Amino acid sequence: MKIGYPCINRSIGCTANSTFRLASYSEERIATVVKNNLSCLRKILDFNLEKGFLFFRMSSDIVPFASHPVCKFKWASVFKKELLEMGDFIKKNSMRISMHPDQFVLLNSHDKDIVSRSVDELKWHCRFLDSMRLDGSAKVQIHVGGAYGNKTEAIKRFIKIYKQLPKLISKRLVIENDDRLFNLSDCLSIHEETGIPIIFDNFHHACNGNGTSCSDALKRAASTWREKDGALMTDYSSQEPGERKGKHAEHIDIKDFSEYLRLNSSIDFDIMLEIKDKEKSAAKALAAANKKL
DNA sequence: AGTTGTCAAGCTAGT
DNA sequence: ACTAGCTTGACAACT
Repeated sequence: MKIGYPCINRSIGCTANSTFRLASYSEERIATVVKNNLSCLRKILDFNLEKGFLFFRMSSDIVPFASHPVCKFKWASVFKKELLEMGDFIKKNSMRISMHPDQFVLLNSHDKDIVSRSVDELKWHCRFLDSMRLDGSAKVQIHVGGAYGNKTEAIKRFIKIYKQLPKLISKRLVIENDDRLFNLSDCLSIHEETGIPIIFDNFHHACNGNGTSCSDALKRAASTWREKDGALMTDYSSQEPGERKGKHAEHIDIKDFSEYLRLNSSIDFDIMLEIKDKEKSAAKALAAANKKL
């Protein structure tokens, strides 16, 4: 089991997701920003190795505007050496990597331009992971998309587009159960048709799982991951006490987390902690997990 | 130096 | 009709 946190490290004093305004785009600007982002990413991975966090989500802002028409910057060739070195480090230390393109990626949109932009966005994410020579266990996660008033049709469109995706994307793409629209059973029906692995989010399942058990859901999600996909990836978060339903917690509740581990100890899975205080909660979670072993 | 409105992209649900 | 929220943070223009 590998444990980690997404995108941002609050301890080491640099960010790997620095960006800028589109209006101030220039080749010089993007070259500088990507260089700094990669250098910080490397520092974060060093930090993570030292602390034992072997799972990390790389920010989509690491190459700002990567899929925007304005961007002609050849990041993969300019930073080839750095990227390969990063990949070697990741592989040598058996780290797990994921990326999570944002809400604008909608493969099931009615609008073909939105679909086309979404595919472009997925492409660069996959190329980024390819540039580090990471295998198919490094994943790019998205949600199914919008419902557009008819979930059945929305699911059909997702399946249709998925089947047309290039191998570059399909070997990395996974779908996550969301908290309002497409729950685990929707994702499973897409999996049936496509073979796409399902990343399991316990909090979304609690919000939108028809009251079905978390452990059973986790097992079903795990069954969608093939050997080449690696272990089941999961997102873990919990409700911020006293706040709106669905709001992520600021700090991990280690008692709940330990219980979650105990209930699911029969499955091997990796955990991305979507908790606002990032590596602080990850350290507590890792300590709890190590105590179990 | 500190404050704050705004940032490429879209959808849903709640007001 | 409008906007918070989504992995949210941080850029950049303004005091």
